Amino acid sequence: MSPTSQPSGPGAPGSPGSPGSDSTTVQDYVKVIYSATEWQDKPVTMSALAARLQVANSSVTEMVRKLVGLGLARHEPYSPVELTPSGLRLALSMVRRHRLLETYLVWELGYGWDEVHDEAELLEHTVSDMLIERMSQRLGHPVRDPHGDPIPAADGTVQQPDAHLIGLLDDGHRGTVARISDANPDLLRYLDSEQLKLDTAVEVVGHKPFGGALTVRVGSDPGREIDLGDESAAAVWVSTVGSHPGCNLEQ
Amino acid sequence: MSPTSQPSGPGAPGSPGSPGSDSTTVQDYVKVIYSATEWQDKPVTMSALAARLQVANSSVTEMVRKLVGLGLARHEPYSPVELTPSGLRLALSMVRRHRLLETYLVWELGYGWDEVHDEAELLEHTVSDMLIERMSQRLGHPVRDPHGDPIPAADGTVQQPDAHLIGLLDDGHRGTVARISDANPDLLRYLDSEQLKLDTAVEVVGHKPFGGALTVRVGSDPGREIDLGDESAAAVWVSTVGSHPGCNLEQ
DNA sequence: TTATAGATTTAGGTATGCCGAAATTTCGCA
DNA sequence: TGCGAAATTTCGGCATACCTAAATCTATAA
Repeated sequence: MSPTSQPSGPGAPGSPGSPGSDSTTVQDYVKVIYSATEWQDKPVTMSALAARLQVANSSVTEMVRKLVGLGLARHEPYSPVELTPSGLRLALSMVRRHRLLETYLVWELGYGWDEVHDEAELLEHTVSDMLIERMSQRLGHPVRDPHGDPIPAADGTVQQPDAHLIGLLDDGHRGTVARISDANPDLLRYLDSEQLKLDTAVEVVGHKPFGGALTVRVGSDPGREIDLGDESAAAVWVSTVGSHPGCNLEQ
Repeated sequence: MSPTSQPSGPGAPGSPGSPGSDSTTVQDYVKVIYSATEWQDKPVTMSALAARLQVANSSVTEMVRKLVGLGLARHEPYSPVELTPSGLRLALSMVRRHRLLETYLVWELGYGWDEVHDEAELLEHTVSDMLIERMSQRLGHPVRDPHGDPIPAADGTVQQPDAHLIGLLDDGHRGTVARISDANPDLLRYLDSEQLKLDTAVEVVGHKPFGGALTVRVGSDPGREIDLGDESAAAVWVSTVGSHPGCNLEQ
């Protein structure tokens, strides 16, 4: 019933971080700028954005100019991009939507953790605040999604993990799985088949340097060992303290 | 992550009626063409389409030309529009999505029947076939939505009501409520407050002609009577035989 | 210190869908 | 039968967001 591209209106500069009047594209750019700095805080370059968004560099230049105009980002020519507080609010709202959708699809509709990303990617732009809040309520207001990523609260608060998360590749020798990047569905399916889930105990038992595979013991059973390539290992983060709250179903 | 306006691709002429590669706009036009003939089969005029879609007549001319190009509609200049079988499949698929979403929101997330229309209107373009089928399964494959409208099956079959539906205004003196247009949320809220639901027995007990209100007894209690204006009465359809299957929750 | 590779921006162009205004066609009614 | 109002189409334009190619800036390495 409505034009494909919602005219984003005057931008509602003081709005409380709800996606309201911003176009799908603006939402995507802001979310990607946020995501790029979520697990590492080097500011995002234009070409990194272009790569993540699968568009040409020149498109990024244009859209970032627009974000600046909307008060969502800061950008000096030939420099990286940063979000303004207002942009951060919008980004967190989009991340909340995405992760809550993923969680809902897994817990309420039987999706696998490898299947939810694309669906959430589309729905996050469409779903109303009301629907998001009802889903959150139905789930008991979970604080992490099926991949272990934190779900920002409606007010923009992010509950950070209780312990340091360490990439398996970096320095993580043992611990419980606290986060797995959802970027690679194949990896998620493989880990599923090996019964490696969130909160599973893991220990690195072998490591061939220079791009070789990592051998990881899964659980406490000495027999259950799997090999992970470099990229796969980098996608798995462990916590060295206890496990995390998980999906709270008390409600 | 994706452009706001999905390039609709070559149109996939032989595709099985799933919205797949059609733009949101194409989906909307086709759905509206279908809806306009669902309860009355005069073919749709261009200006009627424009009014329903809230766009200028010239926009309709353009888009209908495109629909014809995609093989979804037939149109002779200065004549009404009709769907091709392929267009009908797409329309039924969109209607299925819309009504299943409405039903899901009401039954699984506690929405009121006056709140679901707009949400479904947005989501119907975004939700995947898989999600639709999981929702249908979760609901036990319902055949009518919260307003009594039939939900087309995945194969395009529409289960028509068992009995003649008659608009209260037209000739319906008594019967059970079988369908209420979802076009007016205020009316839905009012009917809710008067405990007029689907399958409620009603009887017309008074009628002031020439645009006057209709007095309707609700249920079998002689005391419960409400007045409905012309437009409201036209939105209520009754069945003179038994009630309909309802939302089947056996699964 | 400067040359040059790489990153970034500018410039010009495409596709979708929308609009208003003007031209055209249809159709009812005198 | 013919006139005029209403419906429809055509035409020129706008906004979003994308692209390629060319120009420009930055930073590294000789």
